[in-house]
Amino acid sequence: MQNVAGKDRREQDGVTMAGTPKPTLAKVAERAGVSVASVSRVLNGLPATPEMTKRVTEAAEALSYVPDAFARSLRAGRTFQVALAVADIGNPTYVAMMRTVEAALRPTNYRIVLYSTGTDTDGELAFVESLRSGTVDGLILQTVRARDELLEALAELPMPAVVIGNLPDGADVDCVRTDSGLGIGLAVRHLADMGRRRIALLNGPVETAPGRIRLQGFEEAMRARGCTVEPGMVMECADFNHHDGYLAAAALLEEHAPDAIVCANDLIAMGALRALTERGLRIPQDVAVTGMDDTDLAAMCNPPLTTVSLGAEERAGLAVELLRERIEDHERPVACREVVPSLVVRESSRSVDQFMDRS
Amino acid sequence: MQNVAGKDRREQDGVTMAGTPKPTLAKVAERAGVSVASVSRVLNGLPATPEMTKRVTEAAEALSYVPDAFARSLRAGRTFQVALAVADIGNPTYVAMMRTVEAALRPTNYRIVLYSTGTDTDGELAFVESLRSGTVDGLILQTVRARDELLEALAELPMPAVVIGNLPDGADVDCVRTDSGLGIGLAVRHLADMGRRRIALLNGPVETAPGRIRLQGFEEAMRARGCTVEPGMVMECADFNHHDGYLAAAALLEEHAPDAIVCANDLIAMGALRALTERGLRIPQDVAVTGMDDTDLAAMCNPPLTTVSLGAEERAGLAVELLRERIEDHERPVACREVVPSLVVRESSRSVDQFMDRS
DNA sequence: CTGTTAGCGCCTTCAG
DNA sequence: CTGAAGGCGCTAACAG
Repeated sequence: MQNVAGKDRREQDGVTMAGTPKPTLAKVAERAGVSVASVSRVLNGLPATPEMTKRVTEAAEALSYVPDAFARSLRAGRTFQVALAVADIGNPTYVAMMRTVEAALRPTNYRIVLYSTGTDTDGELAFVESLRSGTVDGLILQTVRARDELLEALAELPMPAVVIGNLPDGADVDCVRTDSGLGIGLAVRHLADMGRRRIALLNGPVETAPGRIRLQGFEEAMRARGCTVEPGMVMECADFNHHDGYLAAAALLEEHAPDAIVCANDLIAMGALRALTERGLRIPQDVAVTGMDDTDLAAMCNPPLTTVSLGAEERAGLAVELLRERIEDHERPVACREVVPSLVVRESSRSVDQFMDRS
Repeated sequence: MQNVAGKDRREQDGVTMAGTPKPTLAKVAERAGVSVASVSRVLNGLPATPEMTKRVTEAAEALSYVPDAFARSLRAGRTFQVALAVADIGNPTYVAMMRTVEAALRPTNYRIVLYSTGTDTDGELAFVESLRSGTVDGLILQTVRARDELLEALAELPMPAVVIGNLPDGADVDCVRTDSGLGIGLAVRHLADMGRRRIALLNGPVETAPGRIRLQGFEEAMRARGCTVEPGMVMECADFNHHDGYLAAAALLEEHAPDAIVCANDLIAMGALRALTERGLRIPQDVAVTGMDDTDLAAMCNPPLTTVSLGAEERAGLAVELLRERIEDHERPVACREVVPSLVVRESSRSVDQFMDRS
């Protein structure tokens, strides 16, 4: 595990691909005929004679010197790197977060070290522990299931961390959360308002935290609206993706005739749209569909998908903010931010009346 | 630009968030009552007495010591980091590449430093130059337009680079390319084979390399099939995205009645699907549609989208391979790999006959 | 087999 | 205002 050392260090190290030797502070000093300390000072903008400044600048320019980031980090105790870890680097929701983090960090010249922890919880743990080697100044971790072990590992880290996800109460870690159960409720209420009664749920696996929370949110909202949750109208997809959503929708339609389908995320919803269309069912006239996450895809669907935004970008932005605050001040008390879900209505759930109005 | 030094280095540096001082080699040596060199050796698996091994291991364990990655890098001259730069971190094609690179690099315990260069070519250049500070051992750069300036900057780098994209002939850089013009030809031929004659093109901006190449490929393929390219049947979207694709398709359908639409990428195609459906046109019975890139989205479309795969994953995989080869051997001659486009047929372009067969 | 020592490249006290 | 020297944490020579 740690025998990764540079045993086979190559002779060519320290030369550009073109063969020029990589300039160092000492080289610049030699060329300028001054001490390394002076070069360092000039290059860092500390006071110096115009003459000195000139000579150093010219020498540095001539050698096209650039300070070595690693040496500087070793010395400064800061790496100017931030780790960003998501479960799945290909999931649109996490892509949106990555994008936001990247944009927020760009002007700060912090680099982003990217990790994909995978769906197994061991991946997360291994990743967090690997950070003990001190490659980053801070960490943003999107997690679907925060075990105690993970929280302990985070506490052991020498650098601050912010978790995007739901933590057990009293966890001693900065976090940004949202309540997707509430979000599902928004969708249910909207559909009920539109006159839909036979509302089905296409959920993800209930052994995941999001799956559990969304199911609960669905049942509560249905109860609150006086709708009954018929057995068989709640299907569990093998995973939160398009294909499994398609399969679950197909199975659902085999046995039942819902007039609305609430999906646990946009990918599942896209599968549902497809399954419905294949059966000649019109959306939303025959069946309304809602997704969740408000990914880019939702607006691109055919028809465009009503969905519940969980503020992925906003959460990512808040995470960056919390992290920066804490990097500045390690002593700041633990903070948690919550983003409230909101409904984004598009074609896939407009009422028939509204639909008529448009034509 | 370089006054990023650790002026405000904090006192808390070197302690975990829990307050424990961060263990160092010297600490372990002290606790074990041996020299730092011995600790280093034991931890790196070099020969040692069982007794020595035991004492060191125990001490390291007790302090839960982890070597500092930066110090090790400084010493070894290797960073165990690879930079991955794409134009747009949110574009599904680049997401697929990122995912592949991540998967390929994970077992090597190389870390990925992620950059989004943006669409402006200056972003790319600035990014490449920033790497001169030596933060990575190698670089994979997806580029849409490789200027000479960029190639020069790459040549100046002290570490190897692999470009994903089309380079001018004779460029002295490893690269992985594909010919999207050929890919468009595949789509045109397929549609013509299906009996479509009035084939339109929804292109991206022609001032981009992909836009230019795809237009050219379209015209050539049409000519080869004896189809005429009617003026007005080639539309240029403002950008390679869904919304602009929708607008362009709408404009196209206002004036013309194509029986097939070739789109410059999957996002544009999704916009086209939507515009067609809104007008009550059936896909593929009335109008066939093809996309390009074979992104995840293509299979999730409604209906599923016929598209041309440019082997994004394969290209990314090859790029990793080339980079690793060159990190092993800086002297290896410049290599280029080419991935040939292939057609992926789905519902959006099946012939009416085929369609009948299914029902 | 183990300990001592000399740097990797940089910044920052301390004298001059 | 400038130069010399020490050390960040680690590894690879060299001695013992």
